[in-house]
Amino acid sequence: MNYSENSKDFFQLVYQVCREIPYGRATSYGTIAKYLGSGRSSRMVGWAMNNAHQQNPPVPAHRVVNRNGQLTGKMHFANPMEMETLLKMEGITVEKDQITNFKKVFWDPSIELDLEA
DNA sequence: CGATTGACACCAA
DNA sequence: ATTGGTGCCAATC
Repeated sequence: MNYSENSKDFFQLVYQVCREIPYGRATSYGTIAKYLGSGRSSRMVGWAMNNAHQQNPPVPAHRVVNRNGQLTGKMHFANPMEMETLLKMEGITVEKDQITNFKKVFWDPSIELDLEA
């Protein structure tokens, strides 16, 4: 598929960025929103995630958390506990639904995302 | 078309 | 530091 269809939908853009999140990393809604140029439209990112489950390929929404590194959307997963499990499985420390080493696993698309020049 | 919602973020008290 | 309220943008009812 043409990845150049970035002007398709705001959602698709969010999904793509989420899929680009490397293993063992996580980012926040605001960061993604900002990367997309929306800045404070962090809510839209979460809104987009609502459909993430019906996207194909599926979006690793478990790597997307709020600015606090808190798993706010884990309840939206088929199995809430799966979100924590996935994060822990990737080496991310999760305690009380919050990423303790969020600062370490934090991933910034505008920095580490290589869009193949 | 108008009002409400939403997996957030930021500012003020 | 913690809690509460407001702001943003788009989608859904």
